[in-house]
Amino acid sequence: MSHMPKLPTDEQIERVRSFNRFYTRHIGLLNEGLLESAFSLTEARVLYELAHRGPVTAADLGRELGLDAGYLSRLLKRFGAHGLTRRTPSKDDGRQFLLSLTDKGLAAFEPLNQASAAQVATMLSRLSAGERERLTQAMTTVEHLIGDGPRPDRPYILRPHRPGDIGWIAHRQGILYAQEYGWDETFEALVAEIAAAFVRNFDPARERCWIAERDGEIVGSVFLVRSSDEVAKLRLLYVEPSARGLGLGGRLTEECIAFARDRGYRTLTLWTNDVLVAARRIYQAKGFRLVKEEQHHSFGKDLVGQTWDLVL
Amino acid sequence: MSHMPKLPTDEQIERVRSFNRFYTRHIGLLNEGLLESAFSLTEARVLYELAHRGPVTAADLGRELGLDAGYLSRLLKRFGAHGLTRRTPSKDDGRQFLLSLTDKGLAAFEPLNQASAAQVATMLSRLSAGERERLTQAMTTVEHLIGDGPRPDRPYILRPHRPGDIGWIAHRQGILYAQEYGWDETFEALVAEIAAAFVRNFDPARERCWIAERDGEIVGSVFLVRSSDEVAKLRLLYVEPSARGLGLGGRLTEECIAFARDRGYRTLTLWTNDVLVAARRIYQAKGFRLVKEEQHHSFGKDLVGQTWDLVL
DNA sequence: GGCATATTGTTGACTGAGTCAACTATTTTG
DNA sequence: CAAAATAGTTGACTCAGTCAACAATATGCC
Repeated sequence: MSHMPKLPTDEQIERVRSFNRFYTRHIGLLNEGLLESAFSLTEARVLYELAHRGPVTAADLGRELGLDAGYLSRLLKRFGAHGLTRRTPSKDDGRQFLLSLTDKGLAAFEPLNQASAAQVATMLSRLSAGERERLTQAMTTVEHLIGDGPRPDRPYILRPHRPGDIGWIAHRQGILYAQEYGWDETFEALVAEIAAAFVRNFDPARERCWIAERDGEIVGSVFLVRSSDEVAKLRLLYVEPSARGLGLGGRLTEECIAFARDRGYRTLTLWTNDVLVAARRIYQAKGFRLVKEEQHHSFGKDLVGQTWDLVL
Repeated sequence: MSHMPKLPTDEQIERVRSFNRFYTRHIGLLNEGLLESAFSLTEARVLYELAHRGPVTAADLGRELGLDAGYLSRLLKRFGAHGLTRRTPSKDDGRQFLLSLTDKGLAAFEPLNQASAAQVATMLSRLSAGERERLTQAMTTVEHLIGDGPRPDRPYILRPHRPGDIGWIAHRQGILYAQEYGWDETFEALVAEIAAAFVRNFDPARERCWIAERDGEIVGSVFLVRSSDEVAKLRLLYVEPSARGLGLGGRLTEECIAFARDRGYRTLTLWTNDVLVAARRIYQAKGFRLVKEEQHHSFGKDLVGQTWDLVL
């Protein structure tokens, strides 16, 4: 199984281009909706940024919105002349001015903002609740994947499980391990069984699931299940590739340890495979000790299973 | 459980607007990439349409791309003067002209087309294979949900299962039945178990799964499993709301019946619940007979389970 | 058939949006 | 401290699109 990134297929490229054409057109339609307002699309974008990002310099604004400095300069002069914006010289840098909206500017922006929100609301109201959920989810995914990596200002949150989660987790782990390690679909089946058993026998007092979510997108999860009164088991730890490097795996493991301690378990145990190097590092760092290893043939591969224990 | 569509939440509206801002910026960046070419973005869009949609009238072109008729007229005149396009009077309508690219026009378009594809390929090559898959998938979802309904020229295809499918099916059914009927997460667990058992014990000679896919998006599925040498069982039939009304449910059922007959089963049986009216209609239409009903409490609801049989 | 109305495509006059290069004032870097 | 980079401004320009008016043709309706 190669880890080399393969070239994008022509079909994928065509799919993305088709989407670009589609959305170019869609944005064109959105702009028409704002036509009756006193502001152009670009002016509206500038007002939006000023309203939401507080004092910024003109250069930042231009970079953020991809605008020409000269064009922006004139636009801002116009805003200033109409009393919509205020500029205060920067203390740090004698060349810069900090821009912000005046009350009048805010008042001018508000109807625009409302109209834009109303327009989006109209579009959304044609969809069912579930479709809306999928739409925003899909948009988030596109934004994450196209945008330049996870921006620091979007932290993940941990929440308990709800309908749809366990299927999603099986789906993602099934695809992920098939891609990264060439495991076959029986691995996905195993994940589905474990997660289903968790839901079916769920004992809230002694068990828990943590779903890590970033911008509505699931980026990781872990399950803690009761094995006996004394022993708890950590299962199905996983972190999305897009969220790796944030310490999320460690965080999820810590949550499990803290919960297990709190509920009076004496041992926390887990089963993993030696090929999962990143996971092993996390367990070691949190104090787990390798207690057993055995060869097995699963998921279409010869693997070495490992049991790790932590005395609480 | 209400079926009334609820209003979109502020959070959803904000998510969509944020995506619109993001993609406006993204498209702006794409355009800059084409700056060195001899054509503007609009010209490139027109060329693209001409190259891919064959002969069209100017009015159609304008509608498709959202362009002003006057502007388009001049643009086309320019193309004609440079020998890029050909216009032949329409036979049906004396006012219209059919536009198409000349060889020279095609030759002029090709490098543009290549550059655009290369630009997208560069962006995609930064992603892993799985991320690319998710990206195109998410774009498809956005396009379906925002676009005006499923266009007739995008048929579904049926394919066998592969890694990621059974988790996805549990995920979607879990969410769908929670929304539509208020069933709790134990239903999703049941789906996951059934699908997992299918994968684990899969006998290709006597069992099969059909996944209906449209533009790379799963829109329905069904499983046929061996119950005994004589009896096959149809399980987990489901159709996405966005694909309802295409007769997909009926088609999937027919596939099961045909396969069961072919493999020498004598009876095809299935279990469902009386609240699932749409499914019942399909089973009745295909000749299934209700053979048993029983009350049960599952998925957090009081339900009436039904067993339907079809003699093959 | 005939008239009102709509549609296709064209043109002139115009504006809005953005580009480009040159410039000053300031800050950063080697 | 000199050279290079950055923030912001301005003049001259182009490109993209709008608007209104118009001729030619097509469609609906009595």
